[in-house]
Amino acid sequence: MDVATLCLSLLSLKSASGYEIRKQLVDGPVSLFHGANYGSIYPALARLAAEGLIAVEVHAPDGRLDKKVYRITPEGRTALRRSLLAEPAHDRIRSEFLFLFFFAALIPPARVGELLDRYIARHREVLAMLSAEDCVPDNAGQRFVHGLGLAIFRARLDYLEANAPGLRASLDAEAGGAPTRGGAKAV
Amino acid sequence: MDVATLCLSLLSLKSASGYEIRKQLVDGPVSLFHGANYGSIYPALARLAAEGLIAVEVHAPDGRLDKKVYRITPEGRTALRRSLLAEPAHDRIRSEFLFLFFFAALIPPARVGELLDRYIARHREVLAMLSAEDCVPDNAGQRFVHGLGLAIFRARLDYLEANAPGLRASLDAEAGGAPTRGGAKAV
DNA sequence: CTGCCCATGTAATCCGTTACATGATTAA
DNA sequence: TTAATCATGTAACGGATTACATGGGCAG
Repeated sequence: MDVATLCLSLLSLKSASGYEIRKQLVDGPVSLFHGANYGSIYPALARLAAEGLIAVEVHAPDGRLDKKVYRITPEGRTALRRSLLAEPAHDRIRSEFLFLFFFAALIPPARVGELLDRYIARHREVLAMLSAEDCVPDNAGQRFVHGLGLAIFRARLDYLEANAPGLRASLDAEAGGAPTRGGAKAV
Repeated sequence: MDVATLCLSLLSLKSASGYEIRKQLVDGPVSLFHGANYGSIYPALARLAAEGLIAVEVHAPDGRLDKKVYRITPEGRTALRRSLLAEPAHDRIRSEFLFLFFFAALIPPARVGELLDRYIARHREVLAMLSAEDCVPDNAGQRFVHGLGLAIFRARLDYLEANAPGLRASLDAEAGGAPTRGGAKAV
């Protein structure tokens, strides 16, 4: 899914500036399954505008800095529908945290404990973001994805809270000299 | 997490060839949270060997083709431990499926139905892979991550099975002319 | 005898992140 | 007056995917 399609999709919901699109992609619910930075967004918007798929309107209301608000055009909407027919790739997850936990035996137990704390805190943050008022979906598709996001992070957090103590104990025991056969239980 | 560290980590568990490392990164449990292709693996292995972090042994047993089996060296193990102390980045999920479901209103309902079927089937596949015998973890860290993977995919599949019919119904109803306010319920 | 799996590598290309460059407004 | 937020863009660098090139063994 290229950044241009991503921008077009977001603009199909609501007109916005490059800055606002980027914010949605970092803080908003869409950030759960996609992301992009200025470096890709601005060129993508420029290209879309050149192709006539979006229209620009420059706002500079109260002496404020220039603000280019982009709006999707009918042609843009058509192009978007066509883009969304492409075959989706498999989900791709990159988790350096899980990677480190997988190789926890090679890391000082105290450090693993710190990572666990941060990972759990992060999950709580995402859950809070997803529960915020400005995040309520307004159609069936959005509701479906929002609910799935909530379910996933809830399940992850539950597992982490239930099993982190066991992992800590195993690691400490091994470091202490007495290797144990316990720790995190699968499911 | 660069590919070199990834290879080094895998080799710390078991000696392997580039081909086998790639297979683990595509089919194995590690594929859940990281991946890499030949184009990055072979150069990474060459670099690691040049630095003395891994050693090569060429096997050509029964007239078979050359097979370079890499083994981690003590220096490699030291370097690995140091690498694993780096600050992990946040998890990154790229899901074109969720993206499409989010914008399901712009896609023909029959197509969305097809995507839902494929997405659910994919989740069953991953769950089967994770439950396979050759996937049993052998220490606390691996057990922890394996259990988490299982829990996550279980939760996702449960949600999908519970809410996909609702999404289909909403989409069909809207296409049929009578817009509804129901569909997938958040959690 | 066809197609698939094993097996290693290189090269081109694309894409995205990161850092840089600039600057106004507002709240502490 | 300092930091944060709003705001737009460019350039360089790195990394990853993809395709290409090659070739033997094995099963159907």
